[in-house]
Amino acid sequence: MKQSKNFLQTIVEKDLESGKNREIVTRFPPEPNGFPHIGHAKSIFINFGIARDYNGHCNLRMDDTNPTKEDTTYVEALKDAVTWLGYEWEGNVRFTSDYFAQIHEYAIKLIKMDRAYVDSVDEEEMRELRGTVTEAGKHSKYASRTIEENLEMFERMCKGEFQDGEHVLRAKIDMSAANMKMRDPLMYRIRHAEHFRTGSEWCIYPMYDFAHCLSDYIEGVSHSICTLEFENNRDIYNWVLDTLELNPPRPYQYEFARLGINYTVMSKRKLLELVEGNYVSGWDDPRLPTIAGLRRKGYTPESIVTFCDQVGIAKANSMVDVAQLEFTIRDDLNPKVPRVMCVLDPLKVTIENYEGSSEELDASYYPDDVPREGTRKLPFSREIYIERDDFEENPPKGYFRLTPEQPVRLKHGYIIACKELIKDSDGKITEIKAEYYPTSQSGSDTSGIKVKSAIHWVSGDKAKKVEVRLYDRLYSSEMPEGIEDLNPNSLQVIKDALIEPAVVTEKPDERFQFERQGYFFADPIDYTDEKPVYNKIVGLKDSWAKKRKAAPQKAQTKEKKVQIDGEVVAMTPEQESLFARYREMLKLNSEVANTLARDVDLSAFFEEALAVLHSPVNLANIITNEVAREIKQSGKEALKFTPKQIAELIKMVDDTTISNKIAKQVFEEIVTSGENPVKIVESKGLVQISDPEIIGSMIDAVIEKNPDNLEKFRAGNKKLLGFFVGQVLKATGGKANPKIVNQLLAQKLG
RNA sequence: UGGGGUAUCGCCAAGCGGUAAGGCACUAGUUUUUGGUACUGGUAUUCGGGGGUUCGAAUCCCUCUACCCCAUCCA
Repeated sequence: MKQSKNFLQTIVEKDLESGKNREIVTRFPPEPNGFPHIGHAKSIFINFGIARDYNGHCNLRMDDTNPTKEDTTYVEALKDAVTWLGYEWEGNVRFTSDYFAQIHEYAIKLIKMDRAYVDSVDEEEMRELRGTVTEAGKHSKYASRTIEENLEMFERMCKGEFQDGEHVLRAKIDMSAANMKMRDPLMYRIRHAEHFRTGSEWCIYPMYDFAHCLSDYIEGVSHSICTLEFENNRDIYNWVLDTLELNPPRPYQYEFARLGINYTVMSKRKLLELVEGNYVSGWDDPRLPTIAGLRRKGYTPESIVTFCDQVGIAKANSMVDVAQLEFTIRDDLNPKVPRVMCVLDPLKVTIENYEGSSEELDASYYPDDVPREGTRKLPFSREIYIERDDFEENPPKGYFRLTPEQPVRLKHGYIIACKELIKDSDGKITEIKAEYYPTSQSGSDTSGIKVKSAIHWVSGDKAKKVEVRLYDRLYSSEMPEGIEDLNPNSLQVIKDALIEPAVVTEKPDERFQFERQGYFFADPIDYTDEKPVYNKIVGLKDSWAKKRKAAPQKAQTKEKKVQIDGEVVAMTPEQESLFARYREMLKLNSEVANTLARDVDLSAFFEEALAVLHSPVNLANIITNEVAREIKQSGKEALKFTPKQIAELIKMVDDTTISNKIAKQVFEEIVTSGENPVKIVESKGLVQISDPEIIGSMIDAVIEKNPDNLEKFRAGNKKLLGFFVGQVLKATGGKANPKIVNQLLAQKLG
C-alpha cells in the first residue's frame, strides 16, 4: 500500500491525536436502489479501509428512506459486494428504517423548538417561493403556524389523514440563505407506499438530509464520508445535529471526489438504461463497471482494492484512465495463474515429415519467472493448429513469426518451417504444409536453429472446442454520453476456439493466461464440461501491435494557451484617494496600496499601527499579507492581537533585532497567544545572529554534512543554494540573518 | 449571476516557506522458448494566468481565468 496519506487519513489521525475521537466509526451508506459499481467499491475501500487502518469499525447501512425506489434484491447485491471485496461490517446490516421511530421523535422535538413547521403549499408554489441562486426565497404563508398547530398537523400526517403531497414538514432555517439547501429544507413527506421492510407501518418518510445525519449520530459514527455533491448538504447536516442539542460526540461530514473512469459510465440512470434496454445481458454483464460485472468478467477483489488504492482519494473531480484498472488486474494475475494455449482463429498446419501418429510433451504451467509448480501433458501430432495471425506470406519488416522463409518454434515443442501453402479459390490460406526438426524439441534442442519467436498452438486431434467471449470497452467514446456512443464491437463471441485438453480435463484453475493473448476466466454461469466458456478479462500488453499502428506520430508541440484576464472592479472615489495617499505620501508599492485601499478592515488596522510606529512599508507588508490571512480566516472580531503589537513587532525588524523570518514566527505566536512580541523575543531568545564568524562555522558544519549535495551544487545544480540556506537557518532555529547566510554561502561554495 | 468546491506531467496523485514523491501511460535498453513478465534508464527549470510579500514561494497575500456542484416532496 501507499506510503503517503490522503486527506481523510490526515483528518482522522488529527482527531485521534487531539482526543476529539476515541474510536473511529465510519459507515458505508448506499441506497438500495441499484447494483453497486466500482465507484461504490471506492467508497467501500475508503470507509472500511479507514476503520481497519485505525482499529475502528465500519457499519453497512442501507439508506432506505424512499419506499418507492428501493428493494431487497439490491440489499443482497450490496452485501455481496462488500463481502466479496474482503470487508466485514460491524454487527448486523443496519437500515435507516430501523431508526424511523427515533427520527420521528427528533422531528417532534424540532417542532416543539419552533425550528420546524408543516407546510401545505403545492410543489409548484414551493419551487417558486424557494427563489433562485441569485434571488432570495420567500416565506410560505404556512411558516407562521403555531407550534401547537404544527404538532397537530404533523401527527395527522403521521396517522395517514392526508394524501401524498398535501403537506410536508420543513426545517425553519432561512429562506434567503445563499446556500439553496438551507432554504427551509424538507424533512418529511407523505408517501402512502409499501416499504420493503416496514411495510405499511409508516406513511410519512424522512428525507435524506434529516435521516442521514441522525442515523450517523444514532450509530455513533465519528466520520461521515460522502461524495463531493453533498458539500452543500453539510450545512444542513450540522444544523440538524446542532439545533437538536444532542449529547456529544457527534459525527462530522467530509467529502471526496467520486470515481470517474473513461470509456465507461457510472451513473445509476445510465447503467439502468443499458440493462433495461437490453444493450447488455444484465447487471452482471462483463462489460459493465458493476461489481457483479467485473466479478463475472474475472476481476479479482484484490485487483479492485489495489486499483482504489492506486487512484487515490482527493477532492478534485477526476477521470481515471481505464488503463490503470487493466494494469491492476494484469499485475495481480501475472504471478498467480497457469499459462495454457488456446487458438482463437485456427489455421491448420500439417507436419509432413512427422513419422509417428502422436506424442505427449511435458510442459510447465508457469514460466521461469513465476515461482509456482505444475505441469501438464501437451499432445502433439501430425496435424496442429496455429493462430492465423502467426503466419504471414508477405511479412512486414520486423515480423518474428512464421513466414515462408522464417521458421518458428512451437511453444514447448519443436521448430517448424513452412514448405507450402494451400489456398482456396478466394486466395485465402486454408492450410500450411510444414516440416519439423526432430532434434529441436524444447528443452533438448540440438538442432542449432535460431528462431525469432515461439508461437502457441494446439494438437489437431486432441484439442477441445470451446467458446471464448472477447470483451472490449463498452463505449468507443472516451466520455460517453449515451447509447449512441456504444462500441458496436464490445463483444465478440468465438464459438469454436481450440484449447489444449488439460485445461478442460484437469481444470488447474479458473483463471488462465492464454499464452500470448491475455487473461481469461471460466464463466461462472454458462460454463459446462460439455461446452466450456471463457471470458476475456484483459489482454496482454502487445508492443508488436502498437509498433504496427504507431505510424501516425503526433507531432504536437505544446502551444501555450493564452489566458484572457477579466476586468478588475473599479475603485470607489474614496478608495481612489486612499490609494493615491498610500502611493505618494507613504511610498507603498501599488499592489500593497491597492489591497489596503480596497479593504476597510485592513486599512483601519494599518492606520492604527502607523500611528504607533512610522514604518509604512514594513507595516503595510505584514498587514496585507499576514494580518489579512488571519482576518480572512477568523474574522476581525476574533483577533487576539492589536495594531500596536504589530507595530512593536515591526519596530524590532526595523532596528534589525530580529529578521523577517523570525518576525513571522513571532507573529504566529501572537496570533494564538496574543502576547507581547517583545516579551516573546526576549523569553525565547530569538535575537538575530549576524556575526559572520558564528554563521561561517555553521555553514562549514552544514557543508560537511552534505558532501553529495555539495558535489551536485558544484556540478551546476544552483537550486541547491536554497537547500543550504535552509539547512543553516534550521541549525540556528531560524535566527541566522539570512542575508548574511546567503552572502557567506555564495563565497564558500564558490 | 448568489453560494460552495477544485486546478501540480497525457491520466491519477504527494507536497502545508528551504533539492517538484510515487503509480499508470509513453519511451530507450538488458534478460526472455509469451513481441508477456522482470530489471535499468529517460520523461514538469516548473505547479491554471498575472502581480505582490520573502534571502528563498507549488505552498502566504491580492487579482483574474477555467471546470464541477446547488433552485427533486431523489440520495
